[in-house]
Amino acid sequence: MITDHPEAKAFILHWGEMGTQWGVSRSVAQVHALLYLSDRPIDAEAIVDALGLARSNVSTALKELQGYGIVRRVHVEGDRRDHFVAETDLWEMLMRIVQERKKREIDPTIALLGELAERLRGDTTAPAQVRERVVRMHEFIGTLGTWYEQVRVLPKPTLVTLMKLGGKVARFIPKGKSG
Amino acid sequence: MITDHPEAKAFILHWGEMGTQWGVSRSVAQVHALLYLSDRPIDAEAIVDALGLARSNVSTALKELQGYGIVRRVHVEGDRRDHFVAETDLWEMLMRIVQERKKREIDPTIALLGELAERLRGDTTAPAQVRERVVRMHEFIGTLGTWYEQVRVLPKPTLVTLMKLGGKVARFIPKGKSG
DNA sequence: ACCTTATTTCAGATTTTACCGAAACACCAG
DNA sequence: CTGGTGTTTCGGTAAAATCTGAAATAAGGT
Repeated sequence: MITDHPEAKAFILHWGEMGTQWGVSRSVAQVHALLYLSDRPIDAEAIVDALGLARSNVSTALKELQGYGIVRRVHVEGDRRDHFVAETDLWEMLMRIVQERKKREIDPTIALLGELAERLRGDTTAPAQVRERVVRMHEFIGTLGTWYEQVRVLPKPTLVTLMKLGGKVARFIPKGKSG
Repeated sequence: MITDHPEAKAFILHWGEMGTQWGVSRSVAQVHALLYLSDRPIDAEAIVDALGLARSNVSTALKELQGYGIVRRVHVEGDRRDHFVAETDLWEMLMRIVQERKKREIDPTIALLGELAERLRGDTTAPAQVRERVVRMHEFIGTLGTWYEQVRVLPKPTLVTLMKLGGKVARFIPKGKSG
């Protein structure tokens, strides 16, 4: 069992703590870490044994991870039980997590800000800077969202190149261009 | 008072909820939202009145926000009380938040992964894929961190241009270049 | 159809976290 | 020293998130 190895165990525990700091429950993050470290599909019962969680909790965690699209169910020959594997391509994993969080939290926020900005246009009693700053926040988050939508569809090699370029990308931008 | 305006109030409440989903307490996020919407420095007592929070809670929230570097204390003429203002440049704000979270959570994670990877090099009993995946995760997060450190020091106009370019940046990257 | 095994659901228990309010302490200016 | 202001600490409490265990449901095999 993977959790017999102290390093693997440490990884899983740390990953769990990370999760709590980023809005994912400890269990979910731990299950993900375990699957990430495994080279073969694992069934729910084995996850229970490895992590010491309740069966129902594992079920919920798996559902959540599948919702993020970073874990999927696979069939294993000669076994009736469902087995699960994690996405091992870390770019893919990151993109999917960001994608889902954008959908769940950012998009509704943009919608709300848009609505507030609209209402403020007709509200003469509201302080000018309130209107202005709500609008600015709306535009800012919108820009980030649009940027992400464009970047995420780039071919992975391009993405890797861009990342490795780091700040040097700036060199290749023609001066004066902005759209 | 800013919170008299329904749109401002809605903004503050939503911002508070957003906070809870991203690992910041509701109070901290609300105080930040209030300061962001204000065009003048606000003292702690006024924040208490506006948001209905305990004085001690506001004090803690302000400290936290100053820790992120997105709120600072200012002196107001003829008033002995401390007043506070929020960063209104959203780029600056985002960069500082990311910077701080990197420092608090990512950097320690990289350190731990590095340590685990090192230990795994000498552990012949550990499954090969465990070693490999811990190493890959270490490298991946390290790459992201390095990328961020480089991007954050770019001049703001450059940053804005890059953002607006979106996926089009890819066009300007010479083929075959990678470092 | 029936028995077996797998999975999900959900009410309640547990744990964690956030928050309040009061008290203690620190600071400064008059 | 005194009064105003600010921070910190901390016990108590409330709220929220998390997890459990049992019961319900679904699926599989014979």
